[in-house]
Amino acid sequence: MSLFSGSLDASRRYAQVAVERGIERVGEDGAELLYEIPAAMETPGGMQVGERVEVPLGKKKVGGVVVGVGGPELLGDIDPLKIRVIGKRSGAMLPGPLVELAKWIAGYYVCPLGMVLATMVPSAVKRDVGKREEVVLVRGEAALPERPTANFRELCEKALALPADGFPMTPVALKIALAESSLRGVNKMVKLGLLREETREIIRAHGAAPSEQAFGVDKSVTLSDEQAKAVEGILPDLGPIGKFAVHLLYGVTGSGKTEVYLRLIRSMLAVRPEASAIVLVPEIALTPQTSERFAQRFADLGVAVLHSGLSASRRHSEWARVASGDARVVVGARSAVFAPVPRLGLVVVDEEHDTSYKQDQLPRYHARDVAIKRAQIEACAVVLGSATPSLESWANAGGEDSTRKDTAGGGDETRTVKTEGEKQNRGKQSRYRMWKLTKRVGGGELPRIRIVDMYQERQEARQLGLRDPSVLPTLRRALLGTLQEGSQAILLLNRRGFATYVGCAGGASCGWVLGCERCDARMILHRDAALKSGELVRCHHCLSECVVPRVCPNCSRGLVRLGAGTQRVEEELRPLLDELSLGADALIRVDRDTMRTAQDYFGALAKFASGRARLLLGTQMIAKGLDFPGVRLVGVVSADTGLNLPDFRAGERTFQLISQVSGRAGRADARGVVIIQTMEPQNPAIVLAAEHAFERFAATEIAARRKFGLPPATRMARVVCRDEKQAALRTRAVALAEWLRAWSSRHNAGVKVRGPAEPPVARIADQYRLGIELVAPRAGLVQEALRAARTEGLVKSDSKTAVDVDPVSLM
DNA sequence: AGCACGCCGACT
DNA sequence: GTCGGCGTGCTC
Repeated sequence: MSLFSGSLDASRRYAQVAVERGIERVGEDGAELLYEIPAAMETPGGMQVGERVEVPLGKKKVGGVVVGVGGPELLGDIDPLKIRVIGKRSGAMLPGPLVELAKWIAGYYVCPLGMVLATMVPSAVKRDVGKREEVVLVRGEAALPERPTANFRELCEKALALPADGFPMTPVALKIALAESSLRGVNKMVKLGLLREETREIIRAHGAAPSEQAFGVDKSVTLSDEQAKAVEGILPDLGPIGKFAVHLLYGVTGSGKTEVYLRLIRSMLAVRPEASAIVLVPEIALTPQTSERFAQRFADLGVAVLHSGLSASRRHSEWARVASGDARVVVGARSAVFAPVPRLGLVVVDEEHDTSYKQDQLPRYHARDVAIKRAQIEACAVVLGSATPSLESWANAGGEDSTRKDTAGGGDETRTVKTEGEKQNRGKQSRYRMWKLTKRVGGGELPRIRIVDMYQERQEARQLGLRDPSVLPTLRRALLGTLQEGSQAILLLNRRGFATYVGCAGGASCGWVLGCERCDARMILHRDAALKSGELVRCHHCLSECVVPRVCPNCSRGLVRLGAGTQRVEEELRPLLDELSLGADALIRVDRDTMRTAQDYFGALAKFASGRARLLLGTQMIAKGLDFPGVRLVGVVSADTGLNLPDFRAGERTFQLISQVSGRAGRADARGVVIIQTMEPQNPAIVLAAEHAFERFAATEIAARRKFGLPPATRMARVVCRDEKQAALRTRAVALAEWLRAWSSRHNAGVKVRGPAEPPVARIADQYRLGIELVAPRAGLVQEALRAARTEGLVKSDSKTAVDVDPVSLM
């Protein structure tokens, strides 16, 4: 025992560290690894929760974040001899609320805390990219020399007159402040001790700087009545003392949601000078168009823009600016929800329905839901904005009730009573408050949307002698007209490549289809990647490629290429542009194949905005948040691409996509036209989108979801098991499903377990997959079941099992 | 996630 | 007889 007396010293301090590894012990406090804090690290202010440190783990040094500090009471039953000492501080520090948020995410999404914290700190920050030491000047103690020259005396007096809070400053900055042409005078002051040199750490950023604009002034845009009502309604939650509240800003495309965000942010920053705002936008919508609007408005308060095109050092410096409070407005995609602002005053989630807010890798968080939780932790307001809110948000905002009044029939009332004890302005109690913007600003009208039946039009096309076209006569005529009159058009086809189906011309009599060898999926033909010796096909799942055989390997007949993608449409439209004597530049194709980098994408949009390009053809990349006043026509080449996916949200997605792309038409003075080609002209998702009838769509869809026990009426989680051996996979998946079923009935928890069942793509890169779905009335039950299974060792967050709480895609 | 420990097939 | 396959379990 005496041997241990040193280790049991009551004065020793310990830190619980969540290491950046997939350590399994999930959830509960105290599950993290314990390390000793060396006395040297206790000196200035002590070790804080949220500090990132390097610790020894096995034979390696790993990063981790301190999630708890204390004395020997933390030891519990750990052998004190196993405790090792923290290596060093890494410099980065997460504010307390972010650590709390990380704990919630780890619990909610059933994943290790260390993983969550690891994703909160950008890798550029972890690696200290761009960190430099810089010489700066502070005021020295020495007095002026006995007999300075007149010039030097004047210079010294000027330097003394500079405001004290300007220091420390770099020699160059001082030179400029003193209006000197060289550093000579400054250096002399240093030499004489009037100024003293110090070094400080800075982050030198390379690569493009976020746009630095002149100081922005709020343009005196007059708000519409609806906008003003929303701003006034939300304002009381913004300060001077922040309050947790969720607001849903439901506004049709072009109704000026962004202006509402800008006003709210400005008001919050004015009454809470210590707080910052975070604006989340879908990654693809993070264009210069969006970011400059924020950068201009808030240039006086500092704007940080976080997007994927940033260099590592720039990312690091932006993070540091945000953490220091130098940038009080943060605009960014999904991960910006983790911006380390010192104090949060408002979060805006624009296009809150967008599926890119869901991370498809561990930790599988949804940035909108994380934003709401963060706002709750930091006691501030969230504004969710969309023209087509997710049905989850719509239900939480009581959207059903506002519609039910004018539709016959009722349905059972099963809505959850709100949890945050706060008076609502309407009869039914909702978790969120809703603000509607039903009119476009400037009195613009929503575009007229016409549905075209593809069966009918294909007949007509044949009579016109067009060979199996994708753009059918009505759309073709409209396109010609639009381009002839000098206007611009957007064509959407949410499918990449040239053809999605390469198979034997013999059809059913042979049945051969070109599929991927390593996946249960068809190969996609890409003509732009064609080889001299043949055509190239690519698997969109495992990215493998191969050459298309000349004839069917089965029966030697010819091959057919079906299922047109964007590339095929481009090829089809090129001759049309020639007819109109438009150059090759007139058409830009925007999809993942042509837009390799963010710069490509921004460049393409700039070219279209300038009017040099007349026709924008692309996948959903072109559907989001762009505003081009010259666009008169929007065409949807096939509205059916997402409609028949085996996903209960297929209709919702289709509705959103059509609404979104339609919103690109006629945003200025002239009314736009939208033409939608579909094989299912009666499908409610398409018909209601064409009528701009979101509320009716939501009402019918939610009723259907309730009937079938699907979200938002219930909560869902998915477990996907993977294995290269089919039999072993099935055994494991069946065992897990059975165990979960048994757990549910044992605990009478009402968790329904479905499966295991094969997902639409049952094998990817030689890994077979089986999915298990858990559905319950409340999210907590689903997580309890998953945590129990994890404790039992049936679920591990390794490459063989993926847990997805609130999945947005069932693929 | 790494990296060790540990129990079954083809080699010097 | 060993070298090495990757299944299982631990890391404070």
